[in-house]
Amino acid sequence: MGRAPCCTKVGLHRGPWTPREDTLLVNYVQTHGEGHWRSLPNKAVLHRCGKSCRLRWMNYLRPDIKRGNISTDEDDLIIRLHSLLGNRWSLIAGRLPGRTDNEIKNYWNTYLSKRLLSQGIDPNTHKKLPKPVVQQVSKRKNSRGSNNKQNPKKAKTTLEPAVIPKVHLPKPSKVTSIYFPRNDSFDQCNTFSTVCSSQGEEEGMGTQAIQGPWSEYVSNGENGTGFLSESGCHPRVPSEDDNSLDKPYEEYLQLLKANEDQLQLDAFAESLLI
DNA sequence: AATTAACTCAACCGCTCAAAT
DNA sequence: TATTTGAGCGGTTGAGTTAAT
Repeated sequence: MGRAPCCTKVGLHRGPWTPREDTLLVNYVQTHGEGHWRSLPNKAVLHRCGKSCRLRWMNYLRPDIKRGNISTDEDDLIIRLHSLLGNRWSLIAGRLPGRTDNEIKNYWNTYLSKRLLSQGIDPNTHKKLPKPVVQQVSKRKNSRGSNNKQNPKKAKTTLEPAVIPKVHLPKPSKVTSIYFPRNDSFDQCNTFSTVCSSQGEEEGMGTQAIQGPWSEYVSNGENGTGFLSESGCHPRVPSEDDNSLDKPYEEYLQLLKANEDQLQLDAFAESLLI
């Protein structure tokens, strides 16, 4: 005898989430907290698999997600952590406040691993490659901002020196704070920063425009009845979030100092696993 | 302006493991 | 104790977007 069967997959909606679905999910989590994903679709009247709901929340709707450029500090930290932990993206993400495992995974696969290769470093082992492996650089990157007019087919396989890192620009959005009802599932953070309709500018968050689904919530009326505003989009209180990278980066710097001591690195890696 | 190629990233898939029964 | 499920994770895919030709 086990648990009750998982949600039937019959009639479930798949593919991209609509603003309405997002609203339902956010409203539900605001009220009941995270967790209980299996029962969530029924309670929230969402025709989605609970697993899909969880993923949507964790990777996109969660209000403490930080969106914007991944800084060079974060770059270094990701590379460093990857060398210690391998492809354990959730652990790596755990050391980068506001970043999701999916985001870091994507960032690694599309950019960082290639950058390492271009620098003659094996992205899996983080060791120098026997001979400089030259990264296959796409014509797009090669020719961007240059007058490279080579045949693209050739350019694709042309051996190139190190790639100039490009700026990573995830979809911009506003991030501010909001208090969620605390429950068992919010042990790790009871204060959330969240996308908010109108307060960003007031709180000095005006450098990022409202874009993407959030703008629909707050500006269009479909169901975006301004739920976030109504439900308590509190003024953003300057907090450690503002320096959210400080702590992990500090640890990272300490690691650098102790770089020669592999035992310390191992111990640090193990501490992350606990 | 149209076509092609490259790139991004949200979402899905399948697996593992702990917890529930 | 065995069985089954829920939750979480990493790998992969593919639609949409952007840039080059």
